[in-house]
Amino acid sequence: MRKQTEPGNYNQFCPVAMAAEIVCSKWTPLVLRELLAGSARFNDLRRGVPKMSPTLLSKRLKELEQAGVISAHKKTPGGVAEYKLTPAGEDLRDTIMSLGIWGQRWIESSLSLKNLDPSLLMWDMRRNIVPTLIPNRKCSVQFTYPELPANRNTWWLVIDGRDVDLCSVDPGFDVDLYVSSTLRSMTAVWMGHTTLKAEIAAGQVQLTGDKAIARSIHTWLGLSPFATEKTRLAS
Amino acid sequence: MRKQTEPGNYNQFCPVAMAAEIVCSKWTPLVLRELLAGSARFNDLRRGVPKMSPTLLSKRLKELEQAGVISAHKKTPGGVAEYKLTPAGEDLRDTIMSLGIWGQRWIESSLSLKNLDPSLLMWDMRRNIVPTLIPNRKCSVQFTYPELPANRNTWWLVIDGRDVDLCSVDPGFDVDLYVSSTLRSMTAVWMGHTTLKAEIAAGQVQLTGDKAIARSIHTWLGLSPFATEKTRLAS
DNA sequence: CAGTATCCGATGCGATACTG
DNA sequence: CAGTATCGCATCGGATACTG
Repeated sequence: MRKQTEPGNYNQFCPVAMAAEIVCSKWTPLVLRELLAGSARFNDLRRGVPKMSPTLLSKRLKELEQAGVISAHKKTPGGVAEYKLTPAGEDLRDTIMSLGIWGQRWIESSLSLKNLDPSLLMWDMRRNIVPTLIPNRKCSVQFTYPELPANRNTWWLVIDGRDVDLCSVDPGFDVDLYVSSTLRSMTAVWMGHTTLKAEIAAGQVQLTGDKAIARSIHTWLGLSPFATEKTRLAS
Repeated sequence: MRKQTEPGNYNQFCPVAMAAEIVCSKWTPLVLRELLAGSARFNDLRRGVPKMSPTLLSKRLKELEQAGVISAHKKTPGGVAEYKLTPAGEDLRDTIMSLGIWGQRWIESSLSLKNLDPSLLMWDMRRNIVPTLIPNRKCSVQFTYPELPANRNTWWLVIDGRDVDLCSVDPGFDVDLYVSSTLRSMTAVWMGHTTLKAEIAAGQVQLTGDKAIARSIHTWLGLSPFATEKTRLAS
């Protein structure tokens, strides 16, 4: 017997219902966020949604392709798929941004800061580094979160021209700038809940190494796309 | 033992993730749509999401209240609750609209029109009637969908001043205008995929009764909030 | 690296019935 | 009318291991 109501289907003609079936299934807004941010390959997407199982990510990508939101393009047969947003997918940018802006405005920062994740933070930060604003064309910045277990508390950003690489194991380059911080403070800075300057003054963030790179960090260390949106919560 | 990952929780600090937890659980976008459209009472909300079980609606309303999106207000103790959007909830209007606009732009109308529901259509239409544009201050309009089973194929809109009532059983008033249509055509008109004029010309919609009311129907019969948004699908 | 296959458990949700 | 209580199933999705 055929099922009457397919799961996840609202069976309403209203465009909100039709769109929600595609956009609002579990994890999908986050996958879309990652696609909109520019990730195109499977494991890049995974880094943006690390708690999602690969099985489910695979399923969601197929669904989004089926819905016409993305297209999976293989350069060579049997090669690696690149997931690109179609025009319809690109047109979801405002919708997803609207969701994030609302979250930034109305959700207590203390709630967000319960969900700390250094690798996710570093992955997000990597994407917004502005290499052209760093005094050196090539340089290496080491981030350390001393309170975390030793095997997961250090990351390196390796900048070379326009490229920014994130490493979780020491790539071996000379480090130009050392950043040491509590994870909570660095996350709060990234989200725009506080400023680097304030956290440095409070002793929550320390910079050591190249003075020029350190001095300009507030220019080249990009923040979250939502960082400029002010909270509307009564404080 | 406490569960590590609460269901529906992404545990990501990103505002998109935090917002999606609140806004994108199952049925929630539709409940919000109904609240934004002005429904405030439990059974009015149910009419907008008829396929949702009352248990789940009740649960969602509590969650939305907990999240600060709505407030449940009882005029008298033990009386009827009115669910009102808070400022945070009202601020979701653009987000939900954005979702609907995207759906209207990018989802095949043939897909939406697989999900016909006369009571939902009438409920939506009722809300957008513009009484002041009807020649008579008081009048009654009967809608019939002849292809449907006899016990569910007729509705009455009873207009009295600023009030518009929807009845699924004959309220007994003299009918000023009779509208007879296929359900598909009337839904397509409501959604803006075609026009009343075209459907009348094609014999899909018939109007009989008061000439003045019939002539002005395209003014007082409001359409879906998304009807003016043009499709972006290649046709 | 880029996914897929399989398994299984939790839980979300629907159906129904009930109460103030 | 406005919900709540209970039940049981389906399904969703997590974990793990595997393959080209």
